[in-house]
Amino acid sequence: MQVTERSAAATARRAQILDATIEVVAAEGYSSASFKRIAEHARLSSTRLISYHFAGKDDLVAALVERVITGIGEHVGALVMAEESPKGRLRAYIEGVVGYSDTHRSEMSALLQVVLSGAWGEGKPAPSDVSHLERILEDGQRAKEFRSFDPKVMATTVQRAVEGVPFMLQADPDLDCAAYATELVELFDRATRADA
Amino acid sequence: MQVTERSAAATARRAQILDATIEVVAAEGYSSASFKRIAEHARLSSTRLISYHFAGKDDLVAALVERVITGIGEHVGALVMAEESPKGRLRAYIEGVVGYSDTHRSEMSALLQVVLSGAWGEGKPAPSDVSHLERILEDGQRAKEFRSFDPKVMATTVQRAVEGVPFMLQADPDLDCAAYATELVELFDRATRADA
Amino acid sequence: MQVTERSAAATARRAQILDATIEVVAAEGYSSASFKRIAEHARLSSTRLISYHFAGKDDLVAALVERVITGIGEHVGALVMAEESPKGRLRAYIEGVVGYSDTHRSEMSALLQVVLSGAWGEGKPAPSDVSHLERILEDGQRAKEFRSFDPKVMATTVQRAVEGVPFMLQADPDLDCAAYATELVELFDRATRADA
Amino acid sequence: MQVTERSAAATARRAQILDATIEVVAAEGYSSASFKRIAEHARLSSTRLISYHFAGKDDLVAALVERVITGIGEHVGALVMAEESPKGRLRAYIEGVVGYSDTHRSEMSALLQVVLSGAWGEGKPAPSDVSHLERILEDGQRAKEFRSFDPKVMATTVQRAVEGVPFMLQADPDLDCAAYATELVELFDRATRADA
DNA sequence: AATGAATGAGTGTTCATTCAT
DNA sequence: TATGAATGAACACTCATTCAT
Repeated sequence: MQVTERSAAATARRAQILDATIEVVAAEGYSSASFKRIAEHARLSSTRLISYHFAGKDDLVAALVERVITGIGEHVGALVMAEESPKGRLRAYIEGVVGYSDTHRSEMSALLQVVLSGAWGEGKPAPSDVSHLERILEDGQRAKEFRSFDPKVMATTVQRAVEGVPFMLQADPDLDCAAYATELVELFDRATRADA
Repeated sequence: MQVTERSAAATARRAQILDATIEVVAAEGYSSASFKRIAEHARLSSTRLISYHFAGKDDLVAALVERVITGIGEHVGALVMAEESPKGRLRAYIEGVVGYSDTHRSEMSALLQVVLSGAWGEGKPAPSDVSHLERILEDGQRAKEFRSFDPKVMATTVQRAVEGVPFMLQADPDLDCAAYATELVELFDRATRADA
Repeated sequence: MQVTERSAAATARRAQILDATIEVVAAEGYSSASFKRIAEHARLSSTRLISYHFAGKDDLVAALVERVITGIGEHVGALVMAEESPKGRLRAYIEGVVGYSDTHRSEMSALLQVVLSGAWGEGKPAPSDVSHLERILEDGQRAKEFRSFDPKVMATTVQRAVEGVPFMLQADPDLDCAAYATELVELFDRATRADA
Repeated sequence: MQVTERSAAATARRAQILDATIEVVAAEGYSSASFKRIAEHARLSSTRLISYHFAGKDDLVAALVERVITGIGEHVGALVMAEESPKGRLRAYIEGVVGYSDTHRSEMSALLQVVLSGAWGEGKPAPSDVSHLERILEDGQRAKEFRSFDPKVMATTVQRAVEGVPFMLQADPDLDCAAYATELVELFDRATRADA
């Protein structure tokens, strides 16, 4: 019981620190996200507490990445799986990522900052994995729903398109994400559909 | 003549330092690109020489950005202007940026690292300006060559697609850029063309 | 208790650093008082410890000034308040400052060095405030004990006279401060007394 | 002839640099008066020119001190010599220094900053020499014009009183120096005069 | 007389981390 | 679980000065 209680307290602390990290990274960039800034933001008395709960900065960003990836994975995965046709799944993927970027702005912004900063460089499982997208596209090509194209190129282009939304939101917080998603869906529908 | 000669020496040194900066940033990321690393890479005896030729780190990265932007601007601008139709110009733009990314890998990689690191954050003229692309797209819409779509969304998607190439090259240095460009041209041709 | 104890350790370290700072500034001047010199003098392993206990150099000199000002203020204030007549208070003030300069040579010397170096330039409450002296003089004039003169000029002159003692002590460590004070008291008694 | 011409040009340059040094030191303090700031103020292309005309920083401040001391010495010396009585000479001295401080504000301010900063510390002939004042006071005592007091203390007090004027002027540029001098003359007349 | 290029030592400060409690 | 104290390495940058021309 006591062990469980401690674990709960520790989990809460970790979550608190992770929240602060996400907000600081999203707002000020990864390079500015020092332990000091994070501790200030989380109203901790010292940075020592972060070092205590996380093995190091690598561990902290790993936890951040894992949390965001899990969140978006569950959200988008459910939407995609609800569709049966490749075209529908592609649409669901685009709408899913854009929608998640809209409703979880700090998380998505932080994730991208971390990945692009190179802090997620080596050894770690790439979160910019587009293999799932490639699979959808290849399924569509096999079903003659999609035209012939390089699935890798198309997947990368789709991925970069949806990953651009957090940056757009940073520049214009009032951006209409639903309309943005609709435009992208139409764009990639035309880009992928088989000729008549 | 004497003035030119003196200036030439300084210009050469600046270029040497700038070369080293580009290579270090491209290879190790912006955050690792300390004066010390740059000096080592440029085989300078001390970091002091960098401070002598550049007013500060801001000045150094500004020079880096200016140089790369100028280079790609001239290259792509010439290609685009050689085309007359919006479709041709869009193709030229994509091929131009992808081609430049292929032949000037370090430069492009360094530019993106700097911009994404936030070191090019405020006040500076945004190098991620897509207004020129928007203009091409709007011209095509007026000429009924392109279908109706949001030019801003399309321009951003094109820009992010071509800007992805340096990252692809980092992951796979043997990537066939010409084929990549051809795929993108076809992709965005289908995405933009007017219905028959 | 625990809080006090922890605070006590930090307080002791701060005091140790402050002592070293005072001695270094007094002996070698403010411009020579780098963290390195202070750390050496305090027998600290690195300058990092100073940065740990003080927010910055500004904070360090602020602490120094506050400590010396407080010390002399308490000493002189008590002496002055023990006197009732303006003449007595003026005498107490002169004797007080000169005496404190004699018994706290490093402190006074350091204070003057800091103030004169301009490190205590802007925004900070001026330690060269002579308003308390002016009040004593004006009281004396109202009581007809003192002749008519510009209190500001007289106060400034008294203040500069007593503030000269640390410099005299630096030039001649064996200076008889008691005799010096007696001379100054007689000097300013004659300068201020009302005509018979 | 050519040598003379060169010498003239060099002398002019030295004077120009010295002017700039005085202004920078007076306005921003000695510690801020780096070669860089001086070169900027004198509109020189590089600090190298200063190093060329002066053997080093010591040489530069030595030239500064010499110039100001000479100026004030000539001014005050003439006024003092024009008086015959010790009382008159003391008055002339006070009025002379205060007046010179009023009409040569930057020079006096710079001189004091340099001396007080400790840059004039060792080996150099002390410009804070009060022996000439002591001589005047001793003459007055011998002539029974002045009462009995320690000439050294009185001289130091007079000297510090008049040296305070540049600081007063910095705090209040509209200070009435003539009135200030009159106050000081009366003050020290009463402080020194023999009893009736 | 004057200059651009280059230098080595030094500045205060920030960083993530470890130790002892 | 948590904390105050302490650490060594690195950071960009400034200083007065010297070299070769």
